[in-house]
Amino acid sequence: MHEASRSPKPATLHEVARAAGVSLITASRALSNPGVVSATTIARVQQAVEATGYIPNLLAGGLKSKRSRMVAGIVPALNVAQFLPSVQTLTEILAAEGYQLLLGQTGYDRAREELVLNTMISRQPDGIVFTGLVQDEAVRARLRRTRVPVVETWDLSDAPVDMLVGFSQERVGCAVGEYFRAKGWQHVGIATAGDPRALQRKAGFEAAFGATVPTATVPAPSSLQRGRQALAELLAREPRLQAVSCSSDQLAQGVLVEAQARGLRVPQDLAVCGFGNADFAAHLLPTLSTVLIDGPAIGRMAAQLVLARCRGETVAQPIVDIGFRIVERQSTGGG
Amino acid sequence: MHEASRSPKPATLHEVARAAGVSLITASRALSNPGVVSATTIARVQQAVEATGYIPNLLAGGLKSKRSRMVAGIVPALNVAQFLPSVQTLTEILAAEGYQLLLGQTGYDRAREELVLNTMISRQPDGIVFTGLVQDEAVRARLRRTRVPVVETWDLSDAPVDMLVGFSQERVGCAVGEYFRAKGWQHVGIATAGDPRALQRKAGFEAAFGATVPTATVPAPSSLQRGRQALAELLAREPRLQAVSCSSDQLAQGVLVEAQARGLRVPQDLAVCGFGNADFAAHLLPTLSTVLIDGPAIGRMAAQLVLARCRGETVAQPIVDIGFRIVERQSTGGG
DNA sequence: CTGTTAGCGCCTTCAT
DNA sequence: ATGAAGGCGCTAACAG
Repeated sequence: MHEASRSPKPATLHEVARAAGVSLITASRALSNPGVVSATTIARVQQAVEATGYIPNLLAGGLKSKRSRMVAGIVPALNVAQFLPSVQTLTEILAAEGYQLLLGQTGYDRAREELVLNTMISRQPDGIVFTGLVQDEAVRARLRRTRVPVVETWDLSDAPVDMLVGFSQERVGCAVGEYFRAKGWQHVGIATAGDPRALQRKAGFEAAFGATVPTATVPAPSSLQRGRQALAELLAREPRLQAVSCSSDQLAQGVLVEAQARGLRVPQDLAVCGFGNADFAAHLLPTLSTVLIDGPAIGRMAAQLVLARCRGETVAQPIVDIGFRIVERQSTGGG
Repeated sequence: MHEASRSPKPATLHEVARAAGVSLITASRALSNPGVVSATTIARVQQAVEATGYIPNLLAGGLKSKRSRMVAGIVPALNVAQFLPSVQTLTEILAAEGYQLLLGQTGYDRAREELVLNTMISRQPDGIVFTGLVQDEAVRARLRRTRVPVVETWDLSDAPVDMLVGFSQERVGCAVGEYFRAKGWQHVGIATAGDPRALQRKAGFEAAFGATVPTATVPAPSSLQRGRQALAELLAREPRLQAVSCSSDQLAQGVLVEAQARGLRVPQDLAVCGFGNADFAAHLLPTLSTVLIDGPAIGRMAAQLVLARCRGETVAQPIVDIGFRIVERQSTGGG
């Protein structure tokens, strides 16, 4: 018998306080700051909460306290598999601390970036986690003025809006380019999505490899199908193709499938490297070499940075480079 | 020169009104209900908005108007690829109407279900979209009492909490079971995740197939790796295995890979059917037969139902069966 | 078309 | 340890 009647109006703290025979503010404190209230009062208030079926209105609380306990999370799109582990971990950690994630999708559209951020800001989030760097300088300026903790992710920069958790896209590209060069492959190609980060990796690759290389650029989101198309395109341009670097494991998987369809053996006839270390990469046939990015770590760090700021702490290391690692598997001749 | 100074305090409507030389409420109306304000006033207010860098505080507005313009979206976990297209579409459509999605993850944990819903409700969402059916009866009762529009998805039920967009899991299972039976396969197996919906499909399959069948149950989230394990397990139990029905395309892909690893030809030696029609299904080698579920349609319908209710409309059809379709491809001997 | 008056539900500040 | 005011920023409801 601890549920409220089917009252049309949900109970407010006022009702709880009356039911408990205390003042409104005491009821408030019993729930949100129990340390300063006597044990018996707390018990009475909690009983009243049960009796009335009270659920606090965090909107109202946030209005006065200036803490909405919401964090805006902005992704290009939810169907970019790459980012899901970090968003998932971010959401989980925030939830454990009583924060909820407000989701925004920019769709890789720079104009929408501003729109989405403005609507987010109007919801008074206690923090904003952005996937990628905020591109538009006016938006960056505006964000800085709001004084809301901002974490940009999945990239590196000298001058983030505020905080940053990521890795150097260019260095990833360089590492893969050097790896390809060390393997002695002459005729290599790149299969890439057209987003800014992927293009930075391409630039890094070419710098390290020492030459511009044939590139098939596919529209986002990258997928197995796009990977098949990309390999077809690359082979048409360079029949002697020995190795392909892909901007995602999904794309790489498509390259593997297309290679198989054409009777090309991987890695003997064609080597393939992906990016992201998706869950399937280690279990394909052949297993897929790739660049490991610790997505959950990005989400975790981003959550910690935001939460620290929410607690009023100053963050000693606002720029976190989580690094990366090439994982050599069968598709490039590894174990 | 339309940005505010680096004032520490963000501008409020009050400042805008003063700058525009109108009353607070007129400024409010100029922004949120321009129809009832003169054109010149609107122009003056908009200038003032630019000049002050004003961003509305939707929390405050929502407190009074009882409309938070947020919708809670609850998923088991973000890494369940299956649900992403619907969540993505839901988010997009809501955003286009000025609504934001508040994300919650239950982690397939029934206890968390209640916790997540309560924290969501305390944020006063204008609607709640739940992936799956709400399991806990007490939670269902509480949800009904809140009078918030609720849409359950990805399943069918006679007595939803409120509204419903989905399809019959059991009928999907039946359809696949009949399909397998019609193919004349004797020795079949099921590779499935352990979630309630997948298990309903298994039950439907066995009912239509006319027998209980060897089943490998893997922990969620289902993945390629789990699919490989599942096939290994099924083959160990039933070496004569002719066909496998999988609870997701990810799992099915793992079965394909494991079959290839064992030198089994698909579909000649082993037929495989997935579920979900993931983007890669049509492009694998062999192409993967599967059950098509229109995920974006679920998201779209759910958004429309919620939005209709938010506008105060009564929904004529609160239960929407979006159906499904078996897509026959090479992995079961199709074209 | 515009303005005045009251709060929404809660929390901060100051008293007791 | 508890309580009484006051107000967060905005918008319904009623005036004018």
